[in-house]
Amino acid sequence: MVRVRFAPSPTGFLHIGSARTFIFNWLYARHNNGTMVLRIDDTDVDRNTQASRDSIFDGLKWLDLGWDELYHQSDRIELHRQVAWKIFEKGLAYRDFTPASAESDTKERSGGPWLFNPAMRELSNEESQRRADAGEPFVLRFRVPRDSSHPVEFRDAVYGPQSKLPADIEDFALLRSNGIPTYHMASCADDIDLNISHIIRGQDHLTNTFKHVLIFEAAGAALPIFAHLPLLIAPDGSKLSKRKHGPVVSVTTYRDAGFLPHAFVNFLCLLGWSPKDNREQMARQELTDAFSFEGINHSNAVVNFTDQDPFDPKAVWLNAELIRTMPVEELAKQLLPFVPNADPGKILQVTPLIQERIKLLRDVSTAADFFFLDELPPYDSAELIPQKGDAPMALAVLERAREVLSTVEFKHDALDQALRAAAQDLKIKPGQMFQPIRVAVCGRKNAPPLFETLEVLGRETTLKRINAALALL
RNA sequence: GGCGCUAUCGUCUAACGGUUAGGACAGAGCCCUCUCAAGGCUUAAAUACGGGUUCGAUUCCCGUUAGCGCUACCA
Repeated sequence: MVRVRFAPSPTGFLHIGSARTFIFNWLYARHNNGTMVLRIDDTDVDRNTQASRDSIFDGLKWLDLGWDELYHQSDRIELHRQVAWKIFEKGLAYRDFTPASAESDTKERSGGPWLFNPAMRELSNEESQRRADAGEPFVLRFRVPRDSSHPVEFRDAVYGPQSKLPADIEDFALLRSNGIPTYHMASCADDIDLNISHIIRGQDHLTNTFKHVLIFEAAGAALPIFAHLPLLIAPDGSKLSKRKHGPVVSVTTYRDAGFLPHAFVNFLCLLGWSPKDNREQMARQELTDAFSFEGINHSNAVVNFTDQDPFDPKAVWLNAELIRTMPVEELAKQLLPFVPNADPGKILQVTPLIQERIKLLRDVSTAADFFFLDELPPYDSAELIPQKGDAPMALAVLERAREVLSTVEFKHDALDQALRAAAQDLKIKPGQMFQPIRVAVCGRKNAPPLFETLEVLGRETTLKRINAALALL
């Protein structure tokens, strides 16, 4: 039975790297008909915030993938303590009474890493108990074997066999002096208790895993499968951080810019994983079917953003493709929040005209603004002058257009015929006829096709705007 | 410093010893066209470096270099 977990700590907003870890866990669970556990790792009480909790849930809900079980680590501290003390009773952990303030001095490294404080590690049971009874604070440390040259080993499902000498692992803490379990302790105790079968997480935990293997073994638990994921990094090779890279690393930034959840999911899947058959645009089910650890590669992936553009071009392309291929009604619905105060019926009319012209949902506000405005914002009257034409030509075109458009039926074919005929009368090219009209009604040169646009705008608005344009000439 | 992981076009990636090193995005050009898009076609662009092993290395081994991670009573 496959049971995976995603275990964010609520100390910041939902990071896109975390989102990817969540997605890969989800895909693995669904691929194997397993269970997806969401566990909030909130043992660091000082750093947790409600805002962060909200950000994580908002982000995960937006991804629209869901989860099967939810736990809060802070509810389970007693369990973690029990496991820690069980390890202590086996003699595999000891009390370290070194005050936190004195530690930095002791740990001054001279060449190698700090491993342990011999005085504390070798403290007799009686002495240890006596000082604890006297109320002296201590941290509980794991007693990493020092008499053995056998490496700690595990097989990573992505990176293959891993091993590390005990001599390179320090006596890490299990319980802090305030009695709260450390991340390593809480995480392992929960993974054991929740019967997690596969731990899929960022590669930043790869070397931590040796400690976890030690804890699992000390607790007498079977090892889960570990699968580590390459990290997401910035174009300069540094790791993504809020301080350095700003909102580009937050899931909500993508949501607010008008990414479709699935486009975002699809994009993230392509960073560090490949179906190996050249597919890129993949539906949720295709991703689920194709997902495997074999497809995960070993090197970090760059999220290709710049100062000018916060979004990776491939993410934008994926989003644009999805927008283009989705049903008009569905797109219109998605567009709703990006056109405040607009009539939904109007949006539905406009949607087909902009469907293949927008890349992000928010683009609707610039691509279709003139449909929703009562009055056009000011534009340069020079724009009204057609290619290879002059002001008198623009004037003639608009005057003629006013005439034609006051009687013609406002339907695509009729408009097409009437306006082309008018161009012929004026002995100008169709394009020269259309451009002044387009600028007059849209307020700019680049816009959706003219006849469809006029049809949506209607006779009244069209004539009003042509008159306004005429006044400019 | 120690330990670990990694290294193919600008970016994401494919090629599990033999390919003209493939695809995608972004870029350039052309076509289509009422503008903008969309679409079609074409094009430029990579195996970090040095040693091995092998008839033959992108691929296996070693070294160098570079990047990243861990080295907390953070997660």
